[in-house]
Parts: sequence; C-alpha cells; structure tokens
Amino acid sequence: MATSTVENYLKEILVITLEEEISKVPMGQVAKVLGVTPGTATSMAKSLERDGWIKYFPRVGVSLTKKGKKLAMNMLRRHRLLETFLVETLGLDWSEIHAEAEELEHAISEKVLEKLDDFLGRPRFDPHGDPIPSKGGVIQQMTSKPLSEFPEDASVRIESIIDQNKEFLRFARKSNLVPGQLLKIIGKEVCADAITLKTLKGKVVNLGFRSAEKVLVLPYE
Amino acid sequence: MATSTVENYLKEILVITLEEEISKVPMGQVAKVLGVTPGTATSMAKSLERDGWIKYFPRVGVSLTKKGKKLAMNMLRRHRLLETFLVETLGLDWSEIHAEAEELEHAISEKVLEKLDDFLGRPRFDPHGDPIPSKGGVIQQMTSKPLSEFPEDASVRIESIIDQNKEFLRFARKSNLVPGQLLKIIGKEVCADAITLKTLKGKVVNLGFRSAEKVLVLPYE
DNA sequence: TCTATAATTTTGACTAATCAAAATAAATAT
DNA sequence: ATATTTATTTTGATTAGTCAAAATTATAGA
Ligand SMILES: [Mn+2]
Ligand SMILES: [Mn+2]
Ligand SMILES: [Mn+2]
Ligand SMILES: [Mn+2]
Repeated sequence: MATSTVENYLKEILVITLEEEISKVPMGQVAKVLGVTPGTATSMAKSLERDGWIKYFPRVGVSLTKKGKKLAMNMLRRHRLLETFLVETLGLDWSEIHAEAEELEHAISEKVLEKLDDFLGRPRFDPHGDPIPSKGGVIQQMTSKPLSEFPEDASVRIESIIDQNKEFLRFARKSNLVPGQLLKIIGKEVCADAITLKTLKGKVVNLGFRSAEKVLVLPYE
Repeated sequence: MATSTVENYLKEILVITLEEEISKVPMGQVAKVLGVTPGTATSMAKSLERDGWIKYFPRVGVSLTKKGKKLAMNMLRRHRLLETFLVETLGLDWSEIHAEAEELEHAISEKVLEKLDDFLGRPRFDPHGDPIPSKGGVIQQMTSKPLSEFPEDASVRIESIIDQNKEFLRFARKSNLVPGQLLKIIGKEVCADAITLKTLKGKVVNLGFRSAEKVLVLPYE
C-alpha cells in the first residue's frame, strides 16, 4: 500500500503533466510543488521507481507508469470529490477546501468515496471548475486555455481556476472570477504585464499575467 | 503537532482508563490495543513522556497528563462524530465505521469537525451508544454496567456496545442487540460461561461472558 | 525461600522521509 | 571555447516508528 507521501508525489506529478502537457516533469518542479528540497525529490524519485510508480530519467525528469497514473487519477478523484463535499454539504469557502482535501484524500476509503459520490449526485466538476476523474480513472480533457493567451476585446467564459492559493481564491470570489462567469478583455498591456477585464455586470478587474495564467477560459459567442 | 501515531496511543489509553476505571494502564495492554510489540509500546511511552503527553511509571504503566487527556478527548470526539456521520449521512453499516473513523479522525480539521457537528444536529451518542465528548472535552459519565454483572431474571436496557469487532457487531445487529433494546436475562450459567437473553419480541440470544462484558446496560423497571 | 512463569525493558537493527551542504553536470553567456 | 550560473545528484546525518530477541524484574507456586 502506498503511503500518503507517495500518493502526494504521484498526484502532483499527474497534475503537472495534465496542466503543462509535458511527459517528463523535472525534479526541480517536483521539489517545488511538494515543498521539499531537490535532494529529497531525487531520492524519492528513486524509491518511486523501485516500487514501479514512475520512470525516472536522471537529469531529465520523471513520468508516471500505468500503475502510477492509475493511483494518481484516483487521488485526484478523491481530492476533487472531497472539495465538492466540503463546499456543497458543509458550506466551507472555496479558498480553504484545498488544504482540507489534501489531508482527507489519504484517509477516505474507496467505499466511503463512492457513497460520497452518490450522496453528492455524482458531480463532474469540483468547486474550482476542475473536472473530477471517473471511478475508472478517465478525466475530461480540458479544452480551455489560460486567459493570458487571449487578445484584447475577446469575450470568454471562465471554466476553472487552477491556482489553489487561498488569498488568490478569496480575491477571485470577491471579483466574481468564478467558473461560469462571462468576461470581456477590455485591456491588455503586454509590456506592463497586465490584463483588464469587465464582467457582464460591468465590474472591472485588473490581473497580472501570472494570475491570468491560472484562469482557464473558453471563447464565448 | 502530534502525529497520528501519538493521537492513537493517547486515545486508546484514554478509552482504557474510562472503560476500566484505572489510573495507570500497563504497557502490555497498551501494546495489545495498538497492535504493536511490548518493546515498541515501552519506547513510545518514553517519547510520549518526553513530550509531556503522559506520565510513565516503569514496570507499572502510563497515565495521561492534562495536556494528553485534552488531546485524547478531542480524538474521541472526532472518532465518534465521524462514526455518526458515516452511519447517519452516508448509510454505512455500524460494523464497518470504526475502521473508517480510525483513519479519518487524524485527517479532519477542527473547522470541518465543527461544521460536521452542526450538520448532524450535535448528536450526543455515536451509533454504538457511546457518548460523544463535547467540544470542551467533557464526556458524559456512563452509569451503565456490563451485562455480565447482572443476575438471572434481571430486566435491562442496552446503553452501548463497546466492542468494535466487525463480526461481533454484525451478529449483534442481527440479534437485535442494539442501544435502546430491552432485554430480560432468562438464564445465567456461571460455570458454563453463558448468558441467555430474551428481547421484548421474544427473540432468544445466547452470549458468552466475554461478549456479555462488552454490552453495557442499565436496569429497567 | 527458592523457582518457574509472566510482564516489561533493553539492545540492535531496519525503513520511510526528510535536510544541509558538497559534488557534479548541463545550460547560458561572454 | 571558456567561464559562470543553474539544476540535479550525492553524501552524511536525523527523527519517528517499528520488530525480534535477549536481558531483567516482578509475581506466584511449591
Ligand atoms: Mn495530500
Ligand atoms: Mn479543486
Ligand atoms: Mn486512528
Ligand atoms: Mn463507536
């Protein structure tokens, strides 16, 4: 059985490969998302490989094996279903649920997970707009793209917020930057690293590029 | 912050002191309930004492400090509230919830715990009939006694089942040995280690003394 | 009181996970 | 093509938690 450390490593490796569409995740990035030193990430890479979860390419990066991907998908399902439960049933704010789910995902059994899924009515997206993998480990391919890639005057709809940072999520909620929201890009200053948006109700919001990369949208109309 | 191992040790030490009304729990018993070797229990006792959770009396046993008791009570609250949630909300069977709660109790935050308590309507007893400690760490003193201590012909009401064994709980449910059930002791053979019961509906059940010790009852009428 | 038995503690070893700091390799800039 | 910077790996050490088996102490029996 995988320890929760192993589960975290695999899940984060999966999330990076999904978000960045790369096949090998460099060790530095692994170390960063897991909050450990690079040496620790390297030594974990070796034991994850020894146990058949990943393939480790020294000085290049790591990729999930079939077995590793299966577990990672299951962890992502757990994480996102739990986030949904915490918002829908217990009424927590979407800015705090990530940290909670980060712990609960390792403690919940498969049986409780499926009961929870039933109880929630088999939701397909979590509160941040991210797709919830099916029981079989299939995840809906996201066709949305970062807001930062769209030109001035584009009309878009927010699909998801992929930043889990508490402060950013609180700001986003306050600014109506939530999944489903329709926006128009009314300003884009590449040299100033800034994007200006207008919501349907006329509210104006300014975002830096770094933040705009974390808001995934689809063109609208 | 206490690790989940520490939380388990403290909680089990508390449960034994509550159930057996003793002040020092011998190491052998600690080892047994935690499923570790006696040497492991001894070495844990030393580190629990070093960190101020317990007092360790070599060759005698351990007792909780104020700090240790506070944490242990909180763990018991978590455990029993989670068990209640699993039965009431998700519909799991009472024979499987103990193992589930054993993991979840370490992963749930104080905030989620209190939301859950609200959601459940602040229950005072768990599905096995055991009292749920309050947020402040107060637990209702149980006045009930083991069924095995009552004489033939006594009429009693089941208050709680303190055995967490899956098979026993399934048997108990099937035999109507659940909290609230009224029983009459229609036979007691001390030399044969057996007790015979009749439920209100006339159902007859045989229990060994070992099992009858795990059914806590109050005299009725 | 001596002895056999039971309970407890000690010793030595192991795994998982981590860090700090030194060593090495790769990428970039001059 | 070198030198500098950056990324990665190695090395040596630490902590928590565990076991097996030997050593010790306490308990109970005769
Ligand atoms: Mn996690
Ligand atoms: Mn999410
Ligand atoms: Mn536990
Ligand atoms: Mn219970």
